[in-house]
Amino acid sequence: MATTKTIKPTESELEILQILWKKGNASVREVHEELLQTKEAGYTTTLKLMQIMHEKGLVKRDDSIKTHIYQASVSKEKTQKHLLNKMIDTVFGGSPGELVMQALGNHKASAEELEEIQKILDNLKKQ
Amino acid sequence: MATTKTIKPTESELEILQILWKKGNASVREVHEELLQTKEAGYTTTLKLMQIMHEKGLVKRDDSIKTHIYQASVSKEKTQKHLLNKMIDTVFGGSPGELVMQALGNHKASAEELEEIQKILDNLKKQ
DNA sequence: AAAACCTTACGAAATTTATCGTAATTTGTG
DNA sequence: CACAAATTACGATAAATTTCGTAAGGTTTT
Repeated sequence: MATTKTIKPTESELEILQILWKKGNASVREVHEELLQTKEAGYTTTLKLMQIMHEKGLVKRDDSIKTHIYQASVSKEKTQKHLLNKMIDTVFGGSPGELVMQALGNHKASAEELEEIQKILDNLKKQ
Repeated sequence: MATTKTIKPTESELEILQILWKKGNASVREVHEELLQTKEAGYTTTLKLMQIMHEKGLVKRDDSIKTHIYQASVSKEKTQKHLLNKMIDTVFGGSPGELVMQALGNHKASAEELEEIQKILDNLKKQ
């Protein structure tokens, strides 16, 4: 396979990515405000993190204007998939089923989600 | 709530925990041998890690004998649950259903596991 | 235009995690 | 008993992550 970059955002980077995934694009200020809802942080800390993420290629930015506008450059789905794989490996001994069972057992999913899951399950069973 | 200890093993610690969960109890040497199957590591590195895990309370040990025998002191289920919660939070924007769907969609589960999951699903739907 | 404000860049410190070398101690063998 | 082998303890280093202060420059307000 070609130069497959390893996507491995850190904890803090993931928090920022989630905000960008939700907002589409945002300034450092906007991301920072959002972060404050959840945690303590100084503005320059958020700024620095986003600059580093830019160096790493995790985000793109438009710096043609004074207030740079950022945007995630890794897809939500790919990142989720990648981290899920890792977790199945390091926490669930390689068994995806075990993970699903734990997740279903310990959390409430909405009725819609349950239906969604049922569909996927039906499909898998057919094969 | 009372002094709730935060279970947050690092990557390396998880590798060791998995081995201990499987073996029940083991010496540093045994854990190390097992680790070598997967990765490079010096013996003292493994030792040090396990000592730190002991300080943190992640493992118990019998050091009444020369070769100390270690044992996980955090349960597999609780740890999995805890890390799953964290992941749902930081990667799946709080939606367990999204996680389950990703997991089912991207991995093969055995027929038995699928049945297991179906049962859980049926139960959830009833409520 | 001066003052207040906002934003970026940059460097440095603090923390956490991982790695390993060395010394001391114990156990087992010849 | 003396030597070799195995094991623990401990400290030091390295690398990655997180945090923030300060400087520099642009923008807005008065």
